[in-house]
Amino acid sequence: MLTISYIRDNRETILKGLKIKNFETPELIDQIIDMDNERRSLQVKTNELQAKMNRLSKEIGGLFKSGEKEKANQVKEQTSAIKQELETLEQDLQQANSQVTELLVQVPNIPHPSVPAGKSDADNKEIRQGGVIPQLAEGSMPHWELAKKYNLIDFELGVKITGGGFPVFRGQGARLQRALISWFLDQNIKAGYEEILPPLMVNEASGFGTGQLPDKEGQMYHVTGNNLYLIPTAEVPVTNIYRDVILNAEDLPVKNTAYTPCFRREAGSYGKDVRGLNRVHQFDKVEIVHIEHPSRSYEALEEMVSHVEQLIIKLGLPYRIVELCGGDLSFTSALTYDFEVYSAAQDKWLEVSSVSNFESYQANRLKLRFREPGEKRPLLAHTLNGSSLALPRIMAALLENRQTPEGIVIPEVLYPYMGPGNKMIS
RNA sequence: GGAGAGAUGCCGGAGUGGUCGAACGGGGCGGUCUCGAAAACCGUUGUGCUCCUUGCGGGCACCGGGGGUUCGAAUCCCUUUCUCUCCGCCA
Repeated sequence: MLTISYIRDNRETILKGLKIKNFETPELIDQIIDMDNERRSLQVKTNELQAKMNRLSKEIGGLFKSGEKEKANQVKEQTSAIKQELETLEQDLQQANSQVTELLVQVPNIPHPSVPAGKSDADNKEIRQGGVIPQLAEGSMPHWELAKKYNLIDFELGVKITGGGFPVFRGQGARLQRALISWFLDQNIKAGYEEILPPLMVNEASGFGTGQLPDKEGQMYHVTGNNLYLIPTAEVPVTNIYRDVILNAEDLPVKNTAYTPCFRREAGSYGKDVRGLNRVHQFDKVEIVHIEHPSRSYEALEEMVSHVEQLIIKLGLPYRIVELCGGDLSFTSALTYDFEVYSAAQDKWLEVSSVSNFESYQANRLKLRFREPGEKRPLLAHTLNGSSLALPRIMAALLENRQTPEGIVIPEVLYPYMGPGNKMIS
């Protein structure tokens, strides 16, 4: 969330930014500012009274010590009225505080100045394209048919043991999945990321820290018996490692990568797009997370973009990178680049990665800060993350684009992970 | 699952009702000494909110979380989470 002091000092900038994001409720901002003014005046009153109370208590203590019991009791009598007044004041203050936060979490992040205005993904700005769209031979199939033909993924079996959207990978399909995960991780480690294998369930505080709670509660699977949530992305547990942490400036940047399964309820998604691997409830993903100095976070974003781009290039997939317009930008992001790969048999661009700079929006929720030499107080760090990469659609595109009448041709970079003699699935 | 113990500052660890925001030790930072370093010595060392006369200024809050008792709580009571030990179960 945005800091209250930033809102107080930058009302106009914020309203302008929110407009780009199609978040047109200036009343909310003014409501926050009003509420905060009230909160502060309550705080002043409360603090003054508390100070008075502290003085009296000290006085009573001193009187008792020196044996002046009667005098002490006299002072004591004064306190009861103050105490009552304090009680209501403290309650009001507490309420004001939680009201301010309640409003504050409703305000999305402010887009970076470069973010184009727009309503939907149709208004996103294409940055560049790469790779070659393959010409498929006669009789080529979409990935769900290929998966069946070569016994790589069994969607019906997943329905039996769990439900729709929980595919079962098997044989060379499972092997290819594992190969991709290992290769992604190895590439990330080579690029300086520390590998993390985090818990797959998180508590409420973590869900709040990265912004899934309270707004997107319905997107996560909730384990009610223990009040835990299945992670929708590794971003949640990994970023929360740094919740309530004050780093030293020389610790920055922090670069973490993690492979995890991801669980998403995808409530409200029906229809054509859910076919095969296009949208599932459980999927594998390798994630990269940066914690950066504010002055460097946009360089880091570019760095992450070219890293992810290299992965896609090495897999030989046709791709494009788009900068999300204001309307398509997520609640917490200031700037996001989406990566899409072209899946030839479906004749469709599939999103496989989303790389975002959250600036200090998450960090403020997380209380993730760093000590800047010469600064009296710790400053909020910037957080960024991206997929490198989301497996299902990569798998879909690989199967579809690399199919031949003889079988599916494995990308060369995966040979070492596929075992000897496995240059093709047939 | 049963029984018990505990949670204090960057770390260790004291503190069982009144100058305790917190002893002591370690670490960090600054300094003295030194050609330099070590040692020794001296000083300093949390976070948040807030006010104004924006000052090496003041107030308030914070000793796992929440609530209570009291003029006054790190200290007493309740509750919750977590950690540790023993027993049971178990990959």
